[in-house]
Amino acid sequence: MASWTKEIQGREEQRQLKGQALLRTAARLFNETGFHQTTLEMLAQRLGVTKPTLYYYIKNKDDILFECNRLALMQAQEALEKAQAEGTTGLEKLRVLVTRYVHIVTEDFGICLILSGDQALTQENRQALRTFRTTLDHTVRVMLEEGMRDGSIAPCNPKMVTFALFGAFNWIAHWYKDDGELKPEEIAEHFLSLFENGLVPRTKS
Amino acid sequence: MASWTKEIQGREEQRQLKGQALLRTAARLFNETGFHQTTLEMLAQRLGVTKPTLYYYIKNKDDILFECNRLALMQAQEALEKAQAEGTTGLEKLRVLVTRYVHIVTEDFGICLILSGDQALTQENRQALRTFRTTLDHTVRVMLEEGMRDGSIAPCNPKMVTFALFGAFNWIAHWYKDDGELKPEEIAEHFLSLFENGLVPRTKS
DNA sequence: TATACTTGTTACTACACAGTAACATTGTCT
DNA sequence: AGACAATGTTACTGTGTAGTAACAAGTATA
Repeated sequence: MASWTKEIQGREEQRQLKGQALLRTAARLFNETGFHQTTLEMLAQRLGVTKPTLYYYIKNKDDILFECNRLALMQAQEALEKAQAEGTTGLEKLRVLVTRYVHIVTEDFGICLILSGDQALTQENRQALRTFRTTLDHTVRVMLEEGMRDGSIAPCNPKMVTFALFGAFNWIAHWYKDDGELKPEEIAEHFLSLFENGLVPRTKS
Repeated sequence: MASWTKEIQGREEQRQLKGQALLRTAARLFNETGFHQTTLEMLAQRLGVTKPTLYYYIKNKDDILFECNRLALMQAQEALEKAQAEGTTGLEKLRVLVTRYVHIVTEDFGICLILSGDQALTQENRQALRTFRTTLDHTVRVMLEEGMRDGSIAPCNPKMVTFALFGAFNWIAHWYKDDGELKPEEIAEHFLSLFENGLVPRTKS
């Protein structure tokens, strides 16, 4: 047995670790090469195994992409809950959410979620993930509305602003480089500053 | 000869019209179904022709995607030049650019450009389009810098803001529906208002 | 140490689909 | 009319790759 993962451990544990390694590697590969360009042979090779072995851990190729997307959306879900819990005003909640969200979209699964797009998913899988996406979207809108009520956010069209926010933040997955100068925290700060203050100079208050 | 396109005309003209119809239809199909999921058979069927006929107008499948992308980038190029010519301050140039850009990313080729991503393009084709993309990016940065100098734009990190802007605007391609309530002009206005003023309420000047 | 389960391999099948060859029809120009 | 080019069709080839069958070896447990 080639040792995919580092040390000796219980069987069930070993299996789980291998499953995770498979998904991580797959996500990386998808992000480098694209889902359709990535063959299971490539994935197997990078894991140091042969193709049929993969099927011991996964149902099929589509399932890999599905799992990667699901994992990313779970992380987003968590970020959402944390934001709801920690923030007081609408704007503060948004700040918390956004700061964590940047970490998600600069990480393997998050990048995969965004770059692959849902075109690649099967009908059922797409449907299965739809709930996550819509609640994510909906919650941000609610945060904005809350902010408008509590005065932390200026009057705006929440639907529109949500689109703009997700656009800007999701797009990070397209240009972010792990070895680049920009760290996720800095990106979050710059983006927040822009969205909070706007481009037009503010008169001293 | 099945009449792809409406009326009787000169041969060369007819040929060009068919070429355009092919690309348009292809772009629509790619946007609905995804590049890899779209077969040439599907494209041929929608055009009311058989598959081999397509090869009379195009080199291969990759070439179709390349042309769609190229056309969209050409439009962006034009928008850029118009903005440079019409705007006076940095902010005004940005306004002009952005307003036109929304039209591009809500139209078949523009949507195709963004949804397909460059993963699907061949190495050479991707390289061939890189110039367009980089000048687009670069020009926006220059506009921002100009705006900072002329005072129309508050101090900011141009690189970062460019990313945020392209993110928000490119993302429109993901959610825009031609038959929806929102018209491109309204989207442009809302987005501009957000990016200019920011989310935090401004004190009356 | 025998037995059964887990994990992996080699060798293969199935199939979708891009691209081509050879043939048919229509239109244009002298 | 006759010739030649443009446009299209039917029938086929080739290839890449997802997924499977059958077999092998390692590992835990009685």
